[in-house]
Amino acid sequence: MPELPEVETIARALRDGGRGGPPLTGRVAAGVALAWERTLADPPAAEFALRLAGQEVLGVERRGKFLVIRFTRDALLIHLRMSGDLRVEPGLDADGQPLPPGPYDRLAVYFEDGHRLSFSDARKFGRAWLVSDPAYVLGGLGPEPFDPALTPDAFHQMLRQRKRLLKPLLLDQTFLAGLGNIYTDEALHTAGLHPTRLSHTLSEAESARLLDAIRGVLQEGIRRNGASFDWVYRGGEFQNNFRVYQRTGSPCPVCGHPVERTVIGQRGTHYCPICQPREV
DNA sequence: CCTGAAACCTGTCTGC
DNA sequence: TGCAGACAGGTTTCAG
Repeated sequence: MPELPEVETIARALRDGGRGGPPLTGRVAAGVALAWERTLADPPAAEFALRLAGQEVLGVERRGKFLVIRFTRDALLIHLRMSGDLRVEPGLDADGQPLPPGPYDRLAVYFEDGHRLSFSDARKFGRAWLVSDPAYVLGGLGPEPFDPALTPDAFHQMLRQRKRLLKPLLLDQTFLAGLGNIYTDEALHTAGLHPTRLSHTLSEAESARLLDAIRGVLQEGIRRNGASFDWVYRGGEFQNNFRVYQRTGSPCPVCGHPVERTVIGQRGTHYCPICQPREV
């Protein structure tokens, strides 16, 4: 489910309340339930529970596609990967016993006030870390797309320093943090660039157009609370805005030519052959 | 340094 | 109806 706009939507909901749940801020951790061992990347379960107990949630942020839940001493980092989602909900019944977990719940943090944070993840790809220094996990990430320091010129330099296909490069989180398959396809179409264009061949104007397109689609995604379809993520509206993603055979919104689908870097890729010519 | 394939997982949808 | 195969919003690891 989660690319930058979906993760941002979830981060805001955890911080301020929303998506059917109350805010997490101010709650004090009491216990942990782990239903799928590998969901916890670090530290081991026993240490995780021991360290977290007694710590208060100070705030929730997003970095790339990571959720950063800041506690008193440590940070709980969560990556939702393909099918992860988070809920804040009542965790105890009238007798103070834990309520049964949902069918795909892999990890839950119980709080002193009886609420719990449930991490559901059908495909079990999601991961959680408890670290004193978030840089331990986030250190390798590329810049945030909305970082003011990421000027058109800086972005052009970044592109020129690599010789890679645009599509896989934009998906590379060490290059730029936050884009996934949907927003990459949407941004490339908006910028009128073919997904197999080589990064170092972009002109200054094309680089600027691409950065602009990336920010535009992400901003619109956030405004619409992300994109939802399938059975995984709900609440978003951006799927009604897709220009090319999952619109194979449908007319391009710009020129009307049927949208095509191919595979690039093992990822389904949607584009308009007219608006996104292979040659410059 | 770059690309592609495989692996990690389960659920849904399509076509025979 | 059953079943095989394709496909899915992500990342890591390894071979060439």
